[in-house]
Amino acid sequence: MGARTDTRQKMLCGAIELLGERGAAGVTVDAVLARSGAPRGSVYHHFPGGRAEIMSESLTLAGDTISALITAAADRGALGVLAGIAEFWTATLLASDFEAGCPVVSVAVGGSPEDHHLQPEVANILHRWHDTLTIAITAEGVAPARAARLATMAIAGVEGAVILCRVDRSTAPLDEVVEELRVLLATAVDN
Amino acid sequence: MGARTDTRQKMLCGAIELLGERGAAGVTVDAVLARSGAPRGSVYHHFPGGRAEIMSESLTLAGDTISALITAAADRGALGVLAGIAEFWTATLLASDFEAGCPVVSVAVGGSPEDHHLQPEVANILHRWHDTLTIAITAEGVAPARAARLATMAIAGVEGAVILCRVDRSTAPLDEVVEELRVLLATAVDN
DNA sequence: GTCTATACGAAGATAGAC
DNA sequence: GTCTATCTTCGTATAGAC
Repeated sequence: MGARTDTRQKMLCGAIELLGERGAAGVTVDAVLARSGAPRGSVYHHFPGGRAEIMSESLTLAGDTISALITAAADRGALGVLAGIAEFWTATLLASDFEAGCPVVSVAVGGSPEDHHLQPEVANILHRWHDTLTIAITAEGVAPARAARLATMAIAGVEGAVILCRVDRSTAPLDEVVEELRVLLATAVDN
Repeated sequence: MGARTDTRQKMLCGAIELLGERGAAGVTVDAVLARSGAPRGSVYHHFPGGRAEIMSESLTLAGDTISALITAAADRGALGVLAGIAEFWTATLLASDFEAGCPVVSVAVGGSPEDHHLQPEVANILHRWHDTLTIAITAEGVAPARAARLATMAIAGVEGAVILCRVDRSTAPLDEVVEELRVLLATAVDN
């Protein structure tokens, strides 16, 4: 599997940006081209499956990117993962002037009929995040069942907070949620 | 200010359902008609502003409905509100076979250009929920600043959990999040 | 690999008959 | 109040030139 062309990568990155900013419905072929600056003729050359293939590959790439982030931060323990995710979203929200949201959530929420085939991959991605987080929390000495619940709480809280941040055009909701998650995690570790 | 016609109400309810199930982009005029069984000719009769007016009114109605739910449950204290919200979403998710999500979140996430004018109303709705929750938590003896943070955590957690429930086709994520929110609230009240 | 041109369908909106 | 065209725009996809 040789290196993929630059154009292809640019298109996928553009698609991920659009996914976060405008939701699944906002990822039109034209928008991807405009965003990435890729030439028209490249679409069906690089993605024979058309829009469906662009959606599927960009979703996978987005999921892998954040999975890598979580896994890398796991070295610093459960609190490290939390800090890592918070840093990532704070930077992403600020850099986009609060236009960007989570691309995976966008697909999960915008359940249009033509993007329905992406649901299994969304579930896959979220389960991977959950598993990694659960392991990190368990390593702190929390019982597995409780750790799994805390992992669910953390993912739901952070994803919900990112939505609130966009609406408020402020990183405050994320800061507050992370702070409360830290408190919750601390009490769980002490037991 | 007389009573509004049945057709108008049916269309708005259909629009709210579509908003939760397919996101903002899924609320097309045709889909609203099909869902509500309303006649074609009714669209611009009841909603001179066309789709934009349907979106705006259905969003407001959805926000008010959930606001009323929260306010009503506030009599039972902060835990009562949490229980009330949990019951509502559990019932909604099950009744829709996990197709329905939060209509307000759908608008917040699916930021298409043509629905951009709805952002202020989304912020309004979420702030109303937040204020009501903050008051309920403060009434339990929690300091105002902490109560506001807990309210943010609760809204973010529940909205995030609803997304996870849809993806997993299970109410388990919501149950887990509500359980952890209860724990968090309990420790906050004790201090 | 990239371009233009075009076919096809879906969606919003309007006009005019009933 | 409701219906049937019809117009326009947009989005996906394909064909064929360069």
